[in-house]
Amino acid sequence: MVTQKDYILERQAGHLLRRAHQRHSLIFQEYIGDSQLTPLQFAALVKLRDLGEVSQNHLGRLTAMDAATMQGVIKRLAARGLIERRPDPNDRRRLILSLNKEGRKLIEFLIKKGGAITDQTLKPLTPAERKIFLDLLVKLARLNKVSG
Amino acid sequence: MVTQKDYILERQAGHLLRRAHQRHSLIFQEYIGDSQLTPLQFAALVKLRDLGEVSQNHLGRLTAMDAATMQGVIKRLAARGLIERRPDPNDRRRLILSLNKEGRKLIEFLIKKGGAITDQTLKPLTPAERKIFLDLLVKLARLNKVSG
DNA sequence: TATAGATTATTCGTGTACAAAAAAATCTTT
DNA sequence: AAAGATTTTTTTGTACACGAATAATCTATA
Repeated sequence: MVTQKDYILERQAGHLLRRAHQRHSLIFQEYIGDSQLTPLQFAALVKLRDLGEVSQNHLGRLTAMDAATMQGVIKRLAARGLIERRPDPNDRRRLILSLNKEGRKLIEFLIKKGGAITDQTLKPLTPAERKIFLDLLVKLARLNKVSG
Repeated sequence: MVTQKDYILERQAGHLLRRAHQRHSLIFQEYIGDSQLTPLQFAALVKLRDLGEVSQNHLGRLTAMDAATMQGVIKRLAARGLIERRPDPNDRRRLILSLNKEGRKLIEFLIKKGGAITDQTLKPLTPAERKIFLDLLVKLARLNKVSG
């Protein structure tokens, strides 16, 4: 044989994860209906809806965004007038975030489409396969850090 | 009940795909050993190794990058002196890409680590689960566009 | 063969993604 | 109480990611 080509890009987990995520992003954008709102902004709004008030860093940990990314996401949500930011009186390093009326209204409206987005993302699978896939994906999404 | 909270971010396919991909990126970075080389650059080099010569847009389709992203990736690979670019004499819109000696040497060296990266990415799963997961992921990565 | 339509590559603008570093506030330890 | 370490946020720099616009080229067909 001329060259060994037993490394097939199309069978690597990372490449496939990237493409599956890519496909999901397209579906999100199509189904969410709000061309301004991104998946990360949506995730931040959902968590703020669930928790009421959270510090910026804490929200970042809950939504798997690092501090710099969170900073940008929050800045844009605030610029759009969806969230409030106020310093924590008990720890003045912290910035406490919460939804305002506008933000609450928007996320309650948009979250109804969340189920359809996940359904459409998993549509190539049978119901049984969907459950299996999600269970396995949960294991692969856990950030069990290698060292530390 | 006060509020309906049946939408759990942590159970949505998109959020999980993003986090699994995130975890894979960390593993890639740790295992590849070359702090300059990114997953997309690696993918481009692998495909160039497999095919010899390809146009820039075609390489983008093969690696699931749009034209603008491809442009940036190729620019950086060329700046690092790993690939050659020449216009296609048969179609002067096209830019034909290929590895040079340096690029061939690098990818042949790095590709040996590719298997370990996929292994480590799938490590939370049993061997049987890995096969199932990859099979399902292939289905979800396919860009069967909704309309068109 | 003229021209409308498609393709290729580039550029611009916005939004993740994260490392690294800086600045302010807080906590720990002695 | 002060030094030293840690935490929170912000900023900077690089690299995806993709829509949209543009220029050059090619193709198909009227």
